Amino acid sequence: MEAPVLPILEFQDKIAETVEENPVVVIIGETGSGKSTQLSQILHRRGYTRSGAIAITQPRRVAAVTVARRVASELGVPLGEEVGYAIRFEDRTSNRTCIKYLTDGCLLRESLSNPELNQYSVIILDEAHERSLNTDILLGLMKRLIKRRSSNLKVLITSATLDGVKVSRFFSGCPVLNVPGTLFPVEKLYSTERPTNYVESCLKTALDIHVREPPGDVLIFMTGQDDIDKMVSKLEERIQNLEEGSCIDAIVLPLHGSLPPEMQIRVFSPAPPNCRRFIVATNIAETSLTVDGIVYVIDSGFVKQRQYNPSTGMYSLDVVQISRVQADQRAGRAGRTRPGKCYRLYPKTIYNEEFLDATIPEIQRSSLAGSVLHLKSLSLSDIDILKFDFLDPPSRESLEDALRQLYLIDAIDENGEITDIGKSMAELPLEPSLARTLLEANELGCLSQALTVTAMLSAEVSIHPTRSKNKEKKRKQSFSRIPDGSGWGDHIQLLQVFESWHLADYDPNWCTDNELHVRSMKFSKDVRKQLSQIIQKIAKGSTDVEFGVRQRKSDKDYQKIRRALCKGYGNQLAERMLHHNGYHTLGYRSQLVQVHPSSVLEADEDGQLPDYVVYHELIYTSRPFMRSVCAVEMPWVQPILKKLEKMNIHKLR
DNA sequence: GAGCACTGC
Repeated sequence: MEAPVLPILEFQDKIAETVEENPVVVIIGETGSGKSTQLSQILHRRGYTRSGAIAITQPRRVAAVTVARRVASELGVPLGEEVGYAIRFEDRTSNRTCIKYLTDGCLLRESLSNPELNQYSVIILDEAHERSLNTDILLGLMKRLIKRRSSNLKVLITSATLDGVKVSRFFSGCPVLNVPGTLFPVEKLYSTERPTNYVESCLKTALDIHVREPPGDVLIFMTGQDDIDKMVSKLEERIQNLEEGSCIDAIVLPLHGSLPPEMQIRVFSPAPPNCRRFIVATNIAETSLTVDGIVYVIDSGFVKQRQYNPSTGMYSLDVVQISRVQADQRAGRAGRTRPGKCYRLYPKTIYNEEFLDATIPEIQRSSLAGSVLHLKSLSLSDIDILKFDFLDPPSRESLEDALRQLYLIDAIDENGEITDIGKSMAELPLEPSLARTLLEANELGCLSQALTVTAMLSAEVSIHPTRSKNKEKKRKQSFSRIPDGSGWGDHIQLLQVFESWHLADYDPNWCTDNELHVRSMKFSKDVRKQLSQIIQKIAKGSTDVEFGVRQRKSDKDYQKIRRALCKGYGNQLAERMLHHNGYHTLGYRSQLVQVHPSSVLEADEDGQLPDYVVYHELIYTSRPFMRSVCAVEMPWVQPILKKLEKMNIHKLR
């Protein structure tokens, strides 16, 4: 079948000319413009691959793979030769590769060993309007690079209509090219007021569409799993109650991230004849997954967003209003196959006056310890981290928070200079506290255990509370099959769980039997392997990454690994308060917190929790909680408190 | 005694 002519091809001369004359060009490519597959080919045809390769970044792994596959087939070459891709755990490139798709995280990692990115003649930051943390860091690095690199680097940035000018201004007024897309028009219908109950309002709108509108699938954007489940069952019930033969059949499908893959795939099979599909989805359907056949969109106007507060060190997950960019992206989902309609459950004045232009970029909503460490390790001597040129700078508070954290775990010294430890930490694809734990564990001789714990934590393996708490456990020990951390806490439990899986020969059924997600367990195994390889390369002296399950028998109290964790989480310590089981965090901003009820940390005979713990994260839900905690000992904590006293933020940049 | 949107190295 002949592929339709993509709009972007009509502009290829203009694009090539502009790139020739300018180091940086912003491309505003609407959905369906073909920018992701064509920009690289246009520049390839114009000879840009003679002096180096073309890198095209994507914020998501699947996108990098599918787009690379597509381009290879369009050029009629086998994937991995001239056209390839690189994502974590998978490098399908060769020395002949001249068009390389990769995740933004991968390009950032390449910049560690090659800060000038000399192998590339062109770097295209695709989907930059999504403003992922990694893309934002890359934008800042690109701005430096075009000034510094002696060879003729070309940078292209694709953006959305609403912030193209902003990106251009960031790159000293570089040209902005518009490439139209192939979307059909979408009619926007606003509510006259904000509904008091948006689940009910979604439900009513969905039924109205079903009864009144011609066939076509409906996509409903909601905030989370709970609301989706509620909506699905209510909608099914109401449709059943409709008069027989009054309208076509309907099926209702949920769609969110924690759904098992086989359930997610269901949305990709088209509706049977004479049947309308209702897809009730989270944000996942906004950019990550594209559902075909959608003609109607119902937009609640809300999204659930994780945010980091640098003044408390705490994360929270809040329901917030979407931005105009997001609202337009959601509406666009109705116009992929024919003209569609978008029902916005908010008045037009709210869209115009209350919604932000664009979503607050991730860089302003995350802890920046990892990113700051990365920038420090590029050892570009002129970098003052507080003056680094970001498209949207994070707050000073957030950067200072990152510097303090890095200092407390020995990644930078009291003058803000990166240390040898810090350099090694940056090599590890882990958040700084886990990287520090791993290095310390290698010194203490418990590397294998630390590899397991850090891999399990970075794969976010969640363990369901299967019985085994206090009373039941005392009644019958053999009842609980899943390890419980021996009272030391959640890190040790993760370690024991992985070791049990190892002893079960990594049988996937073992995971299912114990209510563990096979996907995340496998992921943690891959991470562990990757970490072992990296640490064997960077660590001097002996490294023992092999399992020592038997040898560990003498180490019943997990002294060494807990000690390593205490060092790594030097910035995430808490001390129990007298006479009760509340804690206050130890640091430059003390917070009152509690152990999350999901924790397996155990109290002693007197009902007292350990005096000192480290925590993986602070999360504010109904109250401030420490999630994933591990018991540590006072003597290990003392030196960190000493360091805290000495800290002077004014010297730390 | 609580409950989690989505990505990525």
